[in-house]
Parts: sequence; C-alpha cells; structure tokens
Amino acid sequence: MPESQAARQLTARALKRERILRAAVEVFACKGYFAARMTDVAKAAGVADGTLYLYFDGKEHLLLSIFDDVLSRFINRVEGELAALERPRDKLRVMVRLHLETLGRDRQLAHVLQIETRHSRRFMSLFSKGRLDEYLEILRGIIGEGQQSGDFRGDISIGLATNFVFGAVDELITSWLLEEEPGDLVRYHKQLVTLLFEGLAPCDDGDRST
Amino acid sequence: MPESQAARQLTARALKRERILRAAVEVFACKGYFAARMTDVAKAAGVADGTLYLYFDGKEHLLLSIFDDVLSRFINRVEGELAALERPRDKLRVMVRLHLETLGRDRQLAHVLQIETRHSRRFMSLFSKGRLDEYLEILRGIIGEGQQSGDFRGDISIGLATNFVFGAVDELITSWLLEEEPGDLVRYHKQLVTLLFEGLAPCDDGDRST
Amino acid sequence: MPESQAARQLTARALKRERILRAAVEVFACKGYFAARMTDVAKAAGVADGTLYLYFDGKEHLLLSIFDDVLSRFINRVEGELAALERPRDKLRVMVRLHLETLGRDRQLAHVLQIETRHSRRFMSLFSKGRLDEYLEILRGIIGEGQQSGDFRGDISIGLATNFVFGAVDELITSWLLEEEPGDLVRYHKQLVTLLFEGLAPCDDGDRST
Amino acid sequence: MPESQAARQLTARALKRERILRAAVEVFACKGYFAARMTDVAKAAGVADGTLYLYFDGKEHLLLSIFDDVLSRFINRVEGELAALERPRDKLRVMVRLHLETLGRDRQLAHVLQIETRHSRRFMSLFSKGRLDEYLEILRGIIGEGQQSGDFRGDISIGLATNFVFGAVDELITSWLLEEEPGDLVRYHKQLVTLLFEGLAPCDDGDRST
DNA sequence: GATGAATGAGTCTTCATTCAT
DNA sequence: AATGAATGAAGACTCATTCAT
Repeated sequence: MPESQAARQLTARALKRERILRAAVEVFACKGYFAARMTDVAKAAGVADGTLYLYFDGKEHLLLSIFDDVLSRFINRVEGELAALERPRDKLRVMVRLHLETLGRDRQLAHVLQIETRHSRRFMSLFSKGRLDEYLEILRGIIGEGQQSGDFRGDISIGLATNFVFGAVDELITSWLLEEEPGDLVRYHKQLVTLLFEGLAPCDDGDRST
Repeated sequence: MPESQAARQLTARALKRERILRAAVEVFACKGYFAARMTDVAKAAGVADGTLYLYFDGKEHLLLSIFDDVLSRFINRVEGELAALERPRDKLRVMVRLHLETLGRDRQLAHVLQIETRHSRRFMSLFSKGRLDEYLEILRGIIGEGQQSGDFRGDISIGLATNFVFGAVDELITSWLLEEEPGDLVRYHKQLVTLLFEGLAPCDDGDRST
Repeated sequence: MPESQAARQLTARALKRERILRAAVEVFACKGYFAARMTDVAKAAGVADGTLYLYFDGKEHLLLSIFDDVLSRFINRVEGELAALERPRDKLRVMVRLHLETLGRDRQLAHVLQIETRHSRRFMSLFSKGRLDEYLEILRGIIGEGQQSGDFRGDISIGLATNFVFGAVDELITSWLLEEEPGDLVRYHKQLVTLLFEGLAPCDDGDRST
Repeated sequence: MPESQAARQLTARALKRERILRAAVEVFACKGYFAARMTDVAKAAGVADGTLYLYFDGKEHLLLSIFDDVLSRFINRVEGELAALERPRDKLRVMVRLHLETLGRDRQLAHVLQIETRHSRRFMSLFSKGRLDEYLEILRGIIGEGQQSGDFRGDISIGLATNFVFGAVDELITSWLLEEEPGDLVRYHKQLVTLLFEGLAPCDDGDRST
C-alpha cells in the first residue's frame, strides 16, 4: 500500500516538526530567544543541528512558526465555539476564556508568546501580523456587533475598545507569568470579564452580565 | 572656587551621560536592542566606544538605565501632581494622562520602553523591577483607596484591577506605536478613562466621570 | 542470454555514469566547483544524492573523472590521427587542431578543464597528473623528433619548448572562454601555428634577436 | 609633533596590513585558498581573528588584495623600466624578464597567483580584472608598436599575439611551480624570448610553414 | 541498485569589551 | 578622562556523506 506509506511518511514528518517546535518553545522559554542556541533546540528535540534546517528556514522562522501555529489553532477553535453563540457579550466572554485557557494550560508557550515574541512587534508585523490581525479582527467584529445591538456602549471607538479588551487580557497573562507561584489563570476570568463589561465603577446598577 | 569647578565637572559628566542615553534610545528604537551595536551608540553620542564604559557597565546596563531614568522622573512627576488631588478617580485620571503624555511626547523612547525592554521582563525583574513596581504600587494604592472610598467597586481583587488599568494603558500605547501615521496619543485619554471607569456597558446610568 | 543481460546492465551503468558526469560538467561550469553542491549535480543528473556515491567516490573524484575521461578519449584520438602522419610539423599542427577542436566544441567542458580544474594543479598532480603527462609526453616526443629531423630548432630545451606550445594553446583557450561573444575557437588555428613555428619575427629575414 | 604621530600610526597600520597579506600568501600557498582557514591566516600574522576584518572585508577580499597589490607594484615597475627603452623588442624582452623575476623571487606568491587565483577567472573579472587588463594592455601596446615598426610580423592579430606571449610566460611559471627541485626561473629567459621572437623554426632558413 | 532524510563537523564572521596610549 | 585598535569567544548555518528502507 504505497499510499499508506506516503501518508505514514507525511505523518512522521509532521510529528518531527511538532517535536522540534515543542523543543523550541521549551528552550526559548527557558533561556530567552536571543540567548537560546540552535544547538540547544536540536538537542532538546533529539535531532541533529542540521535537521532543524530541513524543517525550518532558520532561528527566526522557528520563532515565527511557534506564533503562527498556535494562533492558527487558536483562531480555529475560537471560530468553532463562537459559531454557536448569539449575543456579543457571550461571544466576548467565551473569547476571553479561550484566550486564558489556551495560555493558562502551557506556561512555557505563554512565556514565548508574551515575552520572546514581543522583542519586536515590528518583526511580527512583517511576517505574521496577519495572524494576530485575524484575532483582533474577530474581536473588533464582536465589539462592533455589540455596539449595534446595544450590548456595548457606542460612544467608544471600536479600535480603542478592541485595544482595551486585548490589553487587559494580555497584561493579565503577562503578570501571571511573573507570579512566583502561579495559580490557575482562568480563575481570573469572571472578574476580568466584569471589569471589561462594567469597568471600575461600583455596580449600583444591576449587573446584567452572566 | 574649586567647589564650583567640581560642580561644573559633575554637570559635564551628567550631560555626557544624558547624551549617551539619548543616543542609545535613538539607536535602540531604530535598529532594535539586539541588532544595535555599541559602536552605533557611541557614534550617535559623539564619543569613542570605550567612553561608553566609563558611564555604563555595558550594553544591558544601558537599556536598564534608560528604563530606570525615565521611570524615576515619571514617578517623581506623578507623585508631585497626585499630591494636590483628593479623589481616587481624579488621581487615576491624572496618572493615566501623565502616562500617555510622557510617552506620547517621545515616540522613540516609547518604542524602547514598550518593545525593546520587554524582550525579557525577566531581565527587567532582575534589575529594575523595583522601579516598575513603584509605579504599580502607586496605582495599587489609588485603587485600594478608591475601593475604600466607594469610588471603585470593591468586588474586584486589587491586583487584578491594577493589571487591568495598566494593561489597558500599555496596550493603547503599543498599538499607537504601530500606527503608521500616529496622531496625538493623549487624544484617547477621555475615552480610555471612560472605559476604565465604566467598562463596555452602556451608560444608562448617569456618567459620573469628568 | 544472461551474457547479453549482463552486457545490457553494464551499458546501463555506463550510461548513468555518463549522465552524472555530464551533469557535473554543467553544474561545475555554471557555479564553479567549490560553490557547486552535490545535490545540484544529482538533481541535474536526475538521480538521488546517494546515487552519486554508487558511481563516484566523492566530489573530488567527480572532478577528477571529468578530467580523466576527457583526456583519455582525447589521447586516443590524437594517437589515432598522428599515426597516419610522418612529419613532426604536421603532427604538431594536427595536435593543436585537435586540442582546439575538442574544447571549442564544448564550452562548459572547456570551462571546467581550464578554470575549475586548475584551482590546484597540486590536486591534479596527485590524482591524474598521469593523464596530462601522457599528453605532454606525446608533445615532447613530437618536438624531440622535430629537433632530430631538423624541423625544429635544436637550441631550445625540449621541456621549455613543450611548455611553450602547451602554454600558448592553453592560454588561447582560456582567453576564448572569457570572450563575451565567443566565435569559433578553431579559427585561430592557422595563426597560432604560425606563431609557434615562426614566432613573432617577421618571416623573411633570418632574425637573430640579440 | 602630532603630525609625526599620525604618520607613525599610518605606517604601523600599513605594516600590519602587509603582515597580514604576507601571512595570507603563506597560508593560501600552503593549504590552498579554499582549505585555508581565516584562523590560520590570523595565527600566521600574529593577530586575533577579528583583526583581519579591520584590514580586509573578508576572505575573498584578502585573496583579491594579494592579487591587486602585487600587480599594482609590478605594473609600476614595468612602466618605470619600459620608459627608458625605445625598441619594441627590447620592451618585450624586459617585460618578460620582469615577469619572471618578480614571481621567480617568491615561490609562494607565485603559487597563489598562478594557482589559487585562477579558481575562477570570473571572480577575478568581477573585482580586479582591471589590473590584469592593465598588464595585458601594456603588452598589447608593445606588440602593436612592434607591428608598426616592423619588429614583429604584422599578419597576426594583436589579441592572439598577446595571448601567445602571456600564455607562454604564464605556463612556464606554472610548470616551474610544479618542479620538484626548482631552479632559477629567470634562467629560462633567453630561450623563452627566442621562442617568442623566432618560434620553433630553425633560425637560418626563412621557413614558411606549409 | 536506488533513494533521500538525517547527520554533525567545520568556519566565517560579528561585536561587546578591554587597555595601552 | 578619553580614545579606538585589538581582542577572541561564540554560533548560525552549510553540505558532503551515510545508511536504513
């Protein structure tokens, strides 16, 4: 069955790619992208130095691929879960939860995405801003929709509101990364969502979230 | 007057230090911290390579010093202006404004602080987390005070609320940095403060901000 | 008929060997021996990388084999054609013509032999000086014979005269290689032979160059 | 005397440059250009690896500089000596002698120029064909002049005659390089010049090579 | 015999830092 | 104090070669 053999090879290749990517996450998280050496990644992946270059174009491409792969999967998942929802508030809540869940599950990955990847958002811009933009686009869509439906206040520019949500989530994750004894990231979800929906103002009005 | 001569020398030294720091900001902003070479900084400052080491301990210390100097001045200014204010809401509003003003005035500096400095918050932690913590401490203080006074809702953990505020401001600045034709950063101040105080919820209740 | 099958296999093998050698000539001529990669040769020959090693011992052996094969064939041909000739002058004339014809017919091959092969005549010495020496031996024989017969002047050392002839032909080919729009290499044959036989001196007077 | 200090530094720099170049000649001659490592050159020159790059742009530039420096000096010398001469025959004779002398004096240098430098005359073309062309231009001038004056036969194309002379000298040097126990290169001068002027024909009869 | 994925030794070059002047 | 030439450690990447399939 030559077909299955080709398939097996394809899978083997994908698996090794995955293994290298995982190794890169570990090494980058541990030593930092710039201090990390390709040799370290190779060793961690259990392959020869040269093999890295059979799967990736170089060190930078490795970092990019981590970002890209994770974000792709994340966006797929978000789109899947959002499809079932109607109300913008629910969509936003789910999106924030997925964001926290995804990174809360894997601290090393979170480190790479939050810290190592930012060394130059310019770099990100060039290669894969696309992916991040997709994410922000979804967010923007939800907020715009919510402003239409009256779920969200309409006197705020969509761009600003998007930054606002993204920034709050992003910073929460980063500060969780810096915690010495980090708890469960998702435990902040409810409060964070409240802050986003209600802000710092005391809730004399009935909280309509949930 | 030997005293005045000593003073003059001290000033001269401080001025050259300042010149080097400024050069470093420019070079780091332009090429990125890692791609920047010490030679570039020296050239931009109009001094010899070796001179850099008479004023700073090395490349990393240069980056740290930028961060530290700016933050020190910023905190001084914040403390000065806050002293005149009573209400936590006003304090928070002023703090956000000063934050936006300080970085909005100097895009290169903003770049270094928002992008280059983050390549490793771990690095920051080690050397000068102190400074950032001072900033966050002030913020924390304001929020705690506001919760006491009833200005801010009390059902949110102070740490989370602090992150929330910081993250929103921080992300706004970063996204401003990525704008191709950036406008005035402070123009977002009012809306941002509204978001922080009121959140995304429609303002059916009378907006008490301002 | 197992014999014929074996023969067929032998031929098949020889053909593939030839194909690889031809591919090597093309790749070496195009990129230069050192810049050329074995992978390029394999691709050009339409075989797998590893297959090259079933036919040749390595990259260097490939270069050597080009040199060797061409020279062997050339020497056979020279010997065939010379056999029919009597006079040393005719032999020399024919030898030069064959030399020019052989390389004039294949510019890529000429490039490899004139340029790539020379990067180290030491290398040549080690492996196949033999072949070149055979060629030079024939030349030497003709010249010696000519000196005996009075066709060539006898007051010049045979070795020097051999170098003289070889150098003149060799350089003509190299300079032809560097021509942008190369004409027919053989068109120089008559003049070159005249130079070799008569030198730069005007042809009528018995010149006795100081 | 600051002037003299600057001059001293300039000289020191030139001397070190020379030392590196000499080291490169030795290493390239001994191991071949491609096999030679920059570290070897540095060691031979008694400087650190990095220092090489303060004086030359890289390995290739090192090779080029050898070629360029030697040829420049040679051309200057040739022009100086030729200025005193009238007759084209004398000029040609002197030029050949200088060529043989220059390389005959320094076998390692000769090796680099004859062998290592040729690995790609294309490479030479790009960077410094200019120098070699200057040399060939002088040769061409002498030959053209000689044809005008009747010193040299006029029925040969100048280009071909130039190649003829250059090729004969060049090959003589190369073959001298391959001698196991090389004698004095210049000892061939008289015979070589005779060959160039008179060719292989015996000297008394006006031979008109069929 | 043929394949081509994997190997890993090998090297040019960069650049933060030092120190003699 | 200032200089800037010199240092040399460090590392990403290449590619000839091998060998399991």
